Amino acid sequence: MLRLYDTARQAVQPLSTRDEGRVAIYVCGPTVYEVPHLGHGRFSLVWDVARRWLTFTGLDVHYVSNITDVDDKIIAKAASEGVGEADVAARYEADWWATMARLGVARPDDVPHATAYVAEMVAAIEELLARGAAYLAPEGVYFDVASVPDYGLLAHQDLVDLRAGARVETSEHKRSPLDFALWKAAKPGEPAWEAPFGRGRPGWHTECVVMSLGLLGEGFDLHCGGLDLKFPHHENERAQAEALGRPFARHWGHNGFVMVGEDKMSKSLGNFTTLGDLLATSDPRAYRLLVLRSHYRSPIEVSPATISDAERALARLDALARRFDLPALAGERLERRTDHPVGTSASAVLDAMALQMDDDLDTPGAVATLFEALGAANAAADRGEEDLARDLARAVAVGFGALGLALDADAGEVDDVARELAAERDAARAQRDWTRADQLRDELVTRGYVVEDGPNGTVLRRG
RNA sequence: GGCGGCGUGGCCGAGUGGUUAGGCAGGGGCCUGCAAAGCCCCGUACUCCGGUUCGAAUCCGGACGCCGCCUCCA
Repeated sequence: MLRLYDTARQAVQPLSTRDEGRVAIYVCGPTVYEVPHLGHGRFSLVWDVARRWLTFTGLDVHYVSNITDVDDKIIAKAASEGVGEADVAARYEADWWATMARLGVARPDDVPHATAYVAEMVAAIEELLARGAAYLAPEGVYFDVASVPDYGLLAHQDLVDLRAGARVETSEHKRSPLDFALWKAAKPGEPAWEAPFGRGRPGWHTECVVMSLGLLGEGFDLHCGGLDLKFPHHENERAQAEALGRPFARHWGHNGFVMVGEDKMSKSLGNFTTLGDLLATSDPRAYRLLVLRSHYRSPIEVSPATISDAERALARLDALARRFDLPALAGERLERRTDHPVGTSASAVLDAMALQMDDDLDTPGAVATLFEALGAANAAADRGEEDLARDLARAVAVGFGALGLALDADAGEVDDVARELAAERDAARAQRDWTRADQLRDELVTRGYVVEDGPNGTVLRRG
């Protein structure tokens, strides 16, 4: 069973689930007003890996991640472009899924959209008002944080300390600077819905409570997202559920930031790299491998150097895949261990990997284990122990498949001219005409091929 | 001010009170006509200062440096 660091308890804890054999996970998704950057890629990859791992170990995972399609930023973007909010949201949501697909992030089981849950949100806000946990103000409805005794549970701070550092712009109508908007009264030209407490639109923190409880039910297992959502977003979700008297997430997970030099990558600092820019110049698997090679709670730095480092490591994996003709696992399909019967050596590798993964998702350890198996597979093959080699190689493919990283045995398109040149080279080599053979090799390299000598002569692949 | 975290060999990046993380790069060797791929060997690192201990990079205390959260943010 997976043991995972829980933000609320500040300790690694067994992920005890509400229902035997099943795991219900909610991951806070993007607000679709811009193209995604590396930080979005990280949280998507981290929790995609968690989902895959739980599935691999035999659990039935219900994975939900939302799209926030109504928000100040979407409204501002639409206004600046002179288009509708729905157009902006639709465009960036399409970009989001296209990018996720390239990263190999599997589609969630459910993708709730905020605009489709407004009625449920209105009902929740009414209930909060009725329970005295919210109050009306000219600019909308606020949540009264003082109504929740343990407000600050995730931040590990009480109201006094939180207030001491508060930088939030305060409204004269707020009872506390920490009170947050559940409902924002309609302004001219902005999207708005009817509600008993006035026309307007929902606040961000209300969406996720309503949608997570709506799709996963009370007391669902794991709620996760980037570390910057811990406070106030997740705290505020929790507070609302608490005030509604509805059991919320049993477990909280937060991933670390992507760093740029010494700073967190963020929109406000303007130091972000978009995923599109990264994927235009690198193998999409390189970012996944980079993410896997550091612990999910640690900060990571993504640079041309670390990306190319990962690409070279991928080349070794792909070489193994070609040598043993290994299948490309992962992608949209989530692998289960039971679907991949292997021999005793591979089993031992996967068992070792499981111990590491179950220990708070120790992906760096798991990757190290799989690379050791890679070396052992090649060594066994070099010694002529084919069965052992094949079994170990299979462990590598299955192990990385469980992490969502597909090996690529494809040599790429080899055209007829290249095939001809390779045949000529083999003929020259047979005649020990090394000068001619090397000329032909140079020619193939110039044409963009990697040339290797296999047991049956020249082996080509696209470089 | 409060809270959370970090400081590891050329680079990235794990981990454990005493024994090889792993990857990339580099050096040597095997293989090869030469390469490539693959295999074998090699670095003996853990911010600093105290303390605990037979023994600490790993535990405790302190110092220094750095990051994040307490508006929006993955």
